[in-house]
Amino acid sequence: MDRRPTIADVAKLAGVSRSAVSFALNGRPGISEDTRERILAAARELGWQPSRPAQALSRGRAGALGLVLSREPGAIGADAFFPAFIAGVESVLAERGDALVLQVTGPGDEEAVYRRLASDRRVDGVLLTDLRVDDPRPALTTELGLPAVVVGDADGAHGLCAVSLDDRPAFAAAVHRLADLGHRRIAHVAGPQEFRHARRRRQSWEQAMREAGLPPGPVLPGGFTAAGGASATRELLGLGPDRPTAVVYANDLSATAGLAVAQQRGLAVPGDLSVVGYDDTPLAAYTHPPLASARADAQGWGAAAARALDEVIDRGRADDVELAPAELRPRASIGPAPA
Amino acid sequence: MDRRPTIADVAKLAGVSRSAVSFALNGRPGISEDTRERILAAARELGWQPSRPAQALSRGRAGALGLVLSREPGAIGADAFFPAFIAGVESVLAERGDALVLQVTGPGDEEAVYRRLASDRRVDGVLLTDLRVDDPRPALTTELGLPAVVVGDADGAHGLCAVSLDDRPAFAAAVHRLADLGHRRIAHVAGPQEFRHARRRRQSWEQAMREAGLPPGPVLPGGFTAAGGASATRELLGLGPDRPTAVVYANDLSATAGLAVAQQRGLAVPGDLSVVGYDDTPLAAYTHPPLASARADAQGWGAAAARALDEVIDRGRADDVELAPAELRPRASIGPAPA
DNA sequence: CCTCGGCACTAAACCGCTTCAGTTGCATCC
DNA sequence: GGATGCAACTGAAGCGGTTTAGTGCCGAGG
Repeated sequence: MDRRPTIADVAKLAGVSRSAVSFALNGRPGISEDTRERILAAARELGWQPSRPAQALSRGRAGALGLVLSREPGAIGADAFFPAFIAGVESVLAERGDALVLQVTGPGDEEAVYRRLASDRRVDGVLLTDLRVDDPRPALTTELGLPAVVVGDADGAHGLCAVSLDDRPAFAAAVHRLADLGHRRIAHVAGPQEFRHARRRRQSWEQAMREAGLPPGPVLPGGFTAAGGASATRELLGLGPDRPTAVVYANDLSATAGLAVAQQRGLAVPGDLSVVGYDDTPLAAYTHPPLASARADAQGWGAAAARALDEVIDRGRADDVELAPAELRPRASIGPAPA
Repeated sequence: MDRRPTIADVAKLAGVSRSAVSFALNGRPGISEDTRERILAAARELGWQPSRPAQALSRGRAGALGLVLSREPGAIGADAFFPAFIAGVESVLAERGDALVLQVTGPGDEEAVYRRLASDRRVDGVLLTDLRVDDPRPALTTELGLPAVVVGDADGAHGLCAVSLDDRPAFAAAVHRLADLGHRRIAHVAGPQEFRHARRRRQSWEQAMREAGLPPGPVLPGGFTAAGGASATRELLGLGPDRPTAVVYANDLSATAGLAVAQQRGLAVPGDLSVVGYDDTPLAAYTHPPLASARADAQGWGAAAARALDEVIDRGRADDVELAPAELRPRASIGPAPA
């Protein structure tokens, strides 16, 4: 008995037909309560679970969602967002025993990956993250008839359902707080501007600056990386007497690196320079000084995205979802502007 | 024409039987070069790809590997290892168009997840990571007939193929370097000792201490977390005049938090305290001071594990793999012992 | 008493691919 | 010139489920 049990074994053991087993398993009517229990008992006894490939084939439904990560292999570990996001997706899928299929790819063959995913029938839909400006993927998935949901705001979603989370309140809170503390020159170290979320964070910062009646300070590219954050900070600190007294970074990684650069230069944080990150990584509360940051519920985001995608798959469409906005976690890296 | 093309459509277009298409696709003999090309052209024209569920069903092979992450949802983002590891796994799978199926679960229902995975037929094998002491999973997968590979050393692998990476050289290098710099009291902030890799890192540190002729200093639990690293460090620094002059942490997260605690106390790093991490996270080179750490090739590890698991699936077994050991990246957080 | 409807269940087709056992046509060999 | 062999292909069964179209039985209604 090397072979795993099939539905036929269960049927034989329970003394019914294969279809009866299928009906019982899927809670269909037309099976008496007695029989249903006998069948389920038989299944339990044999340790039988329906074969997913077989189910997928006959139902025309893979029972899996796809997530394509297209990043440089090196940068892949830098992001605390994805693990939490994925955990959220899983929390929804796990209920139904569905799975998440992950594909990691370079930016180059992204399109091919989606095409394969679409004709492969391995997933029922995909989550689109890290949307870029002029991202071809929304149109592509539509063309391919592959259900998709955009993780991020509706701009550029091309009519797809978008599950978004507003980061403006967090940037507004940070900038206003800094303004209240007397800062007038507040810089931004931005993420790669080909990404919509990076661009949006930058815009959120700009808008907050305008609201606070401050001239938008210098914006430097930080690439979401530690190296980028460090070199942007070096440049900012080299600006002379008019250098910014506060920097709002696009993420914690570049912010933490910036923090270190400032300290390496002998500057006190927040005495000489205030610093704000974004993401509220596990480390943020434990840097020296603790890094003010913004907390977005990545896990909730994943769960919401998975639910939305489910709905798109089932009903063809779903309403956009707006999650609770990111919240500023003020910490000691923010202080009064230097005199 | 809403329906996606099937092998029958390709066969019709190419004017051959369905089996011919299958043969051509899978590079089997018995199809002339001409016909093969005609078939492939037809497939290309229709944009046809074989349905994975159908292939899986008839081949009895899912064409997917499973990875179960059982972590607290909160801790999930803290680890830079997994994203890189997963990228490595993918690099192997992508060649064949195979996929990685991810399951995230709490430690509680781990066993159920593996049981389901085994009878589900959704994956052909699983990668076992984060092995614990007395981990039930190796025995469980063996019992279930689910091919598996242990990511980590062979201890506790229960006869399964293990893909390991020696961290001893890195700890030895760190401790010896510290010893050479005059440090005599070197502490260790350990990871959760129920994990074999955490335990092993601790042992590596101990062994290195013995080799250096030093009495193993205090060992405190750091839980691989920032909070744990911070509180362990606070405790170490409270030990009075005999407090350690150097701390070797089990990972970068706790080390970075420890660094911050020391600085918060007004201690200079490395002037008053030397600090070493492990993992060489993207941030390590950009902290203040840059954090000495040990670099393990997580991506290569993932790739090797995937290849080993493939072999186990195909041939029933595979030889253990020993990867290039982790290497110390000495950085400015290490310095001469205080006078 | 006969028919009718509905419940509980079965038989068989079907999902899309792989694969094994043939079948055909053609060159080869004695 | 008939057996032999081989390359190139076809037909049909099978993978393990789901689903549709029945079938048999029983109680109710006229």
